[in-house]
Amino acid sequence: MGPTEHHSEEAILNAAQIVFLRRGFYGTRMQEIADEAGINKALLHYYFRSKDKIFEAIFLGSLKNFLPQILEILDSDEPFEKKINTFFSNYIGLLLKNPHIPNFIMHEVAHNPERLQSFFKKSFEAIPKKFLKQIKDEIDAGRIEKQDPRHILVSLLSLAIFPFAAKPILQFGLNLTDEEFKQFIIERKKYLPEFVMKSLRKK
Amino acid sequence: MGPTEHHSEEAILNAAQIVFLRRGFYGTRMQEIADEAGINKALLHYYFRSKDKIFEAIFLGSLKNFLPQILEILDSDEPFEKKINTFFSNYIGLLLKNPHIPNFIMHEVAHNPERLQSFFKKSFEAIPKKFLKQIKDEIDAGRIEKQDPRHILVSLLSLAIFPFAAKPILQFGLNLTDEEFKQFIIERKKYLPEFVMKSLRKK
DNA sequence: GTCTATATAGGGATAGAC
DNA sequence: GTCTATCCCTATATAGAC
Repeated sequence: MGPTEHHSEEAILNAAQIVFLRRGFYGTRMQEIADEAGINKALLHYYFRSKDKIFEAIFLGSLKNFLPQILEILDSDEPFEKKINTFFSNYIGLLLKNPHIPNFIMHEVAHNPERLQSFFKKSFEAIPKKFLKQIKDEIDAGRIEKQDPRHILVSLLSLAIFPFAAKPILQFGLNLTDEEFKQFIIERKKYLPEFVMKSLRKK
Repeated sequence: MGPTEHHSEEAILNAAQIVFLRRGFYGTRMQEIADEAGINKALLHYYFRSKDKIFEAIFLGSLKNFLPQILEILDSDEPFEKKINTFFSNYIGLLLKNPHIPNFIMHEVAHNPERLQSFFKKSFEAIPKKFLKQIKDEIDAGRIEKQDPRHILVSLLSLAIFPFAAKPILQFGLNLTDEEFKQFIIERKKYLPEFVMKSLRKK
């Protein structure tokens, strides 16, 4: 077993990641994956049995890279305000490196909810329980305003993720080049923690 | 409605709207549109020349229903705080009636940006200039904290739209039934204006 | 206008040589 | 393991009867 044997399989996965994120499941052609990987179409079927199998690998990989990372940050032992900072900083940083992931996941999940369920069932705990508990504790301690902790959670996710999903529309609406949009997002990474904390803090 | 009437064109458009939003462009089969409309597949080509033509009609219709409505609310003459209220109330209300629109638009725009451009070019002004100016005035008057108005705009959109796009994931993560999720969104309609205003107001 | 039947192409998958 | 050639089904689109 030489290292060359794994080269193709890896090339296929890399290529598939690019093409599936660019075109979605139904928009993807096996030929395009093969071209992107620099190999033959038949080889795709040699390594993976079907288009569906390749997609499964990419989709689960994407979920595994993104959902648990949120949970990890949110369920860490950091103090609340520090954690809000870490969340935006790390998560937006991660998204900057993988800007197409949100649309990809949301679209495929909307069109095929079963995939999500099987992932959740075996892979990991979906609810950031410690974080929701932490918010409750902050409220009880009188440090933040009384409110449903779930709304805070959803707001954090919305503020961080939406701009990536809506990028083309926002970019057009705000009349920004690619580089300017990236700068806008980087500014946002610094802007959001204070935006959120200012709302939550009890006066 | 019977296929003998000449509601056919309308029936096709209604059916296409449902199917394209459910499956996306590539996931949609002409047969499924025909079934949904209760007519024959060949009739689709009689009224519209191709799948692409039907899609174009649906996609432009969706854009026309949703983007200008945001702009209208934001560029109205309402005072700032009242407007924030109106925005969440009206727009989330609109989305509750059309929950699949955000994902549909964002996905198709990401995969085919040219469609968006031609729409913007001829149809309407994309930037809510009056709203951005209004924020600037509020800042100058010392009523809200100094900040980039564009971040406020993007935050409003994020908070209102994201939960619809991410619905299946949030629903699973928060362990909510369809009805409970809907209630959660309705609560959010009341929750968000104060969440935002509390952050913006100058202390 | 609406149908049935059919042409045509495209794309996922397999066979078999090397 | 990797290629070329090919199978075969599916989906868009058209032809033609009524």
